[in-house]
Amino acid sequence: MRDLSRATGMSLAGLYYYFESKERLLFLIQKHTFTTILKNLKSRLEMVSDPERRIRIFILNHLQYFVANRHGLKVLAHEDESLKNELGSEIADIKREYYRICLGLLEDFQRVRKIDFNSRTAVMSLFGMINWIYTWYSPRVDGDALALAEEMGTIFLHGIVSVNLKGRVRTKRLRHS
Amino acid sequence: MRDLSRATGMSLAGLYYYFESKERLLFLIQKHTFTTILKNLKSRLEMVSDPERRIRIFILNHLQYFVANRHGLKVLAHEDESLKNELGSEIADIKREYYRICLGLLEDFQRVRKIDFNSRTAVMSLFGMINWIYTWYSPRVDGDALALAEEMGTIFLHGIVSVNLKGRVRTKRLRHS
DNA sequence: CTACAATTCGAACGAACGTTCGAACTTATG
DNA sequence: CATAAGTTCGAACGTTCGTTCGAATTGTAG
Repeated sequence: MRDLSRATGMSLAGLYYYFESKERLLFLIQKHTFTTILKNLKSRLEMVSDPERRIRIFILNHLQYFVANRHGLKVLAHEDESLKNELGSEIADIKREYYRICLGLLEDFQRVRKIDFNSRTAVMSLFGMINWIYTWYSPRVDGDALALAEEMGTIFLHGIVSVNLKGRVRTKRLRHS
Repeated sequence: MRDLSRATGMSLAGLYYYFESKERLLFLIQKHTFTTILKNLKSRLEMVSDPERRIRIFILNHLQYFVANRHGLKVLAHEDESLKNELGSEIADIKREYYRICLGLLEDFQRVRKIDFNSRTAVMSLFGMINWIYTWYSPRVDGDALALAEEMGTIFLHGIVSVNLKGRVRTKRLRHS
């Protein structure tokens, strides 16, 4: 709270005039963030019906928000489970809806392509891929969200075996010793 | 430190007889953890030369340690970047070696299969998949590390499209509303 | 202008934290 | 047995943290 006070220029007591507690402030930030991501996603999904493209839209939507707000999301990730009781369960509800949507996208894909896989593991693997970027993403080296979304989308859908991005591939100079 | 004192039954001051500071204790825990994972990995890789199987061994080794020590690793993930200066950079060195090994495995695979992809993105995506389990893994619903490693290995190598685990697949009953 | 509400803040409170210190207790050595 | 070294702990220290309170300032309405 003292850091926030310094950063905003408002006194510590002033902050408490607007937010009744640190916990409630965190709640409002989390709710706003996850609601926004969810709203953007729903709006984009309305326009596309092909199952593969819908999965790619999910990934792109997620990565764009994460890349654009990566410093904030690093903090949110760190405070992920710190909300308790009603506040915490309201956030959990929003996340659950997000999870369900992703699960639905994968199961639609599964049905159309007539393939079989553990959908829970698949959703969680995908979440891992796209959430983890808060630990490593650097705009300089990793390109924009669109490029990343294409790479990750292809890895997730077809694996590294068949990855072949139309010319845009940058092979890194690193070689293991 | 007071929590540790309560959990171990040793007094707060007693802990400081063995560990000079909280930061140094965290350092020792991190160093022991990452060194162990790295040592196990190297030992297992010595026995296998096929690039695909080596990647699968990497995944299995990582998941087995994470599943066996998931409560501890949740804490480690939370304190991931809290070590500063020399202590922090010594840990960073170990992690970098781990990263390089994984990168090498992927590039060997790439060379043998004559395929092309952004290896940094691939490594980070894989790390995301296998590190993220500390947020969701439950032994009851998700099976053991071996089953998970096979699922994730296949997703990473071939994508969800061609996932087809020999009979062991459990399709979940969830359907999105 | 007056009067009242809305806003801002310095200063403090109590709790929690990392750490230290000296005294007490235990163990090993001769 | 005495002595010293190794081990344990209660109690306190200084600091940081979340929060509150009353006073001061600003904005608004009649």
